[in-house]
Amino acid sequence: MRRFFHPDASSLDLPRVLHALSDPVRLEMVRRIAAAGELTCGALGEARPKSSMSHHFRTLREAGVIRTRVAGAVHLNALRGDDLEARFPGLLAVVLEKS
Amino acid sequence: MRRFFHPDASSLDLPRVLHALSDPVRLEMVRRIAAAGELTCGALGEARPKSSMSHHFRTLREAGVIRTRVAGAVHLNALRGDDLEARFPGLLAVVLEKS
DNA sequence: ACTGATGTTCGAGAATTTACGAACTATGGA
DNA sequence: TCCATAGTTCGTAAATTCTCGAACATCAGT
Repeated sequence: MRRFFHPDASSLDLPRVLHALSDPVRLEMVRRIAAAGELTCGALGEARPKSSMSHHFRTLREAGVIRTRVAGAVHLNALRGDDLEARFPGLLAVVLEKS
Repeated sequence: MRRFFHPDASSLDLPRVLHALSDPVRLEMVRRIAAAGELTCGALGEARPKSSMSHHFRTLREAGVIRTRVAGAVHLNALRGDDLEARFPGLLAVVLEKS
């Protein structure tokens, strides 16, 4: 069973989180994950190669923006909404705002 | 008289703004500008070469985070608080929060 | 006009990030 | 066990970004 690194809530770093969110592809991923609650990698990777998507998932995961859990053969990704809200109140609302 | 490019409020781009804020040096610059209201470039550039600071000022300026006005021999930098708040409500509060 | 102070621009090198194919791992089902 | 599916990791090439020195421009004061 594969294991991923997830920073714990208290060590979330603002520049790192902002950088993770500053890529248009990742921003869109985050919005769709937020809207769906939980999404497999495949559900987001229609347009790009899997290895590219995997890179973006990793960036989001290691910044603490999403949490990835293994469910059988698929990986389910969810926003770390509570952790983000606790550490950077209001950030998620800004990012999820459809402008 | 030198003229700078400042994007107008309506064309502020979230990924671009987030990227501008995702650098620790620039994040600190923004916080100090916000605290002071308006600051010269020199007031922020004690530690790094002027050309490096100028690059960061430009990045912030062209993302629409700060506005630079020329006042005699110095450049005064201020946060574009109203524009940012209008376009991305709550973002500034998150960024200026001293965690 | 000369000088000092303030910043920008230019150019180049180093570091980081992005993108993507290929090989690999793990899981569930036939 | 064999096979297809899901996704990661590796290696590499291209694009961005960061950093900084050097040269340049502008302004204030003398």
